[in-house]
Amino acid sequence: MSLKFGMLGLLSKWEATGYDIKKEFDSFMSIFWHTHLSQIYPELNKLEKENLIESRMILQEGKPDKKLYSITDAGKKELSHWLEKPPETPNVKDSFLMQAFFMDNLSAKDVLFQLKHYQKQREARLEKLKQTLYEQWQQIKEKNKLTTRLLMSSAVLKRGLEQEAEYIEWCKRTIVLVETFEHVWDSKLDNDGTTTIDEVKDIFYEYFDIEDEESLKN
Amino acid sequence: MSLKFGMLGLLSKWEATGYDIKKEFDSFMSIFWHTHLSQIYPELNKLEKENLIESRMILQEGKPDKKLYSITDAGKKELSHWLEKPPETPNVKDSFLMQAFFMDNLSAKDVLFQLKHYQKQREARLEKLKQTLYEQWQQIKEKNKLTTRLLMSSAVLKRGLEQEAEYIEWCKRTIVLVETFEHVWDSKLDNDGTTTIDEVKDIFYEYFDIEDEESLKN
DNA sequence: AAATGCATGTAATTGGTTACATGATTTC
DNA sequence: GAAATCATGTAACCAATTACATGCATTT
Repeated sequence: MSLKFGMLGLLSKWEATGYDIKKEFDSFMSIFWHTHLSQIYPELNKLEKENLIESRMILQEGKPDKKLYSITDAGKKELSHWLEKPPETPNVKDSFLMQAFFMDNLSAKDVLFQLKHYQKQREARLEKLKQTLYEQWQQIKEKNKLTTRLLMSSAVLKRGLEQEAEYIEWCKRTIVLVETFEHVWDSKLDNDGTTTIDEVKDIFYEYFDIEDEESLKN
Repeated sequence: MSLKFGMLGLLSKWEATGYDIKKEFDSFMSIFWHTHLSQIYPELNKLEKENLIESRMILQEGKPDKKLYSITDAGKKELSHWLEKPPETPNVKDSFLMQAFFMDNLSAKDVLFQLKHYQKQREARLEKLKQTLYEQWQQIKEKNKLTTRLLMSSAVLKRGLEQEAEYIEWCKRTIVLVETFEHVWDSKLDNDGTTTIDEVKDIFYEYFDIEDEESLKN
């Protein structure tokens, strides 16, 4: 359902082609959604049939002709209605965390490799977003005005930046945690892969940012 | 693809029924995945046909009979292979952030309502996870040993707790941000919904945690 | 010569959600 | 008396991914 409103939302700001829409999803909107051209084009046709958007052909030279879409009044109404609806309960899907959850099946070496690999991927994402923040700020300065549009998109960008930064920090801390236990980890077969808590309590409390036993209860 | 490995992963620890698996997805694993019984049962049949899992019937009194599944050697191999594969590039889907991105179409009052509503949902999730952390800790203490299993699941739990806490903080800060501009927001029609940057630079820098212009460039 | 960008699509398949169907037992 | 728990499934539908298909212009 969200793709529909993502597209209507974009078309409520600018006229765009399917190709343009895809580029937005690949840049700024990658913070919260992703999609494929093969999903966008049929969806555009569907929305046009429902009279939520309309299109006109733009003939071009040297480039293929294109279909410019714009939102209709019915489309604007549909979008507003969605924006006013209570937000859906978040249903997370994070395949890396699922992998991590079962990584006790791997050697410490392999776990560290996976964590470092993933950290790099997140760092690449963060760099891309920082670039976007810089461009966003140039835009605000250039226009010398702050619109509600720029305010909300900045807030979303902030969330994206934060999320990446914190995931990276978690990777770093978890790498340290696994390294701390590396010697015990791989002697799994010898001692059943276990360590008594007295040995590890402090490390664990630090990792979890826990001060005392009592603070856990609420 | 992840559901398959989530199920294989679970069955690599314990024998379980489809119903048991669903309960895991609804509790701890809700940090990173969600699914439905109507997806689990066909998937179990598929995995059994592929000889990755096998089942035996348990006849019960007072309760319906059940099918207990366990992983096969082929299943364990398949799981290990997946765990060793380089993690997929994260493809986020966050319908609330999409909504937020287009909320300049709403009144400040409505935006605040949505942010507060969502904050509460995240707070509820956080409470549930804190409860899980407490239970997890009791488990470690009871057994008086830390297994690699408990180490990795704790790390994932930590990521879940963090993520919720930080989303809540973002909601709070964004509520303050919108409140700061509430008077300008709703006079949209009068002054085109704009404010010059000189008026807002400090507020923005604080929100973004930016010290100076230069630090933006990298 | 090969890859990328521009531009639009279809087809096949897999993944995910909602609704439907059953039925005993236990808890509120 | 109603709702929740235990337990397993099917059917219909919608969403998403991957592969296929075309073709010119520009960049590497």
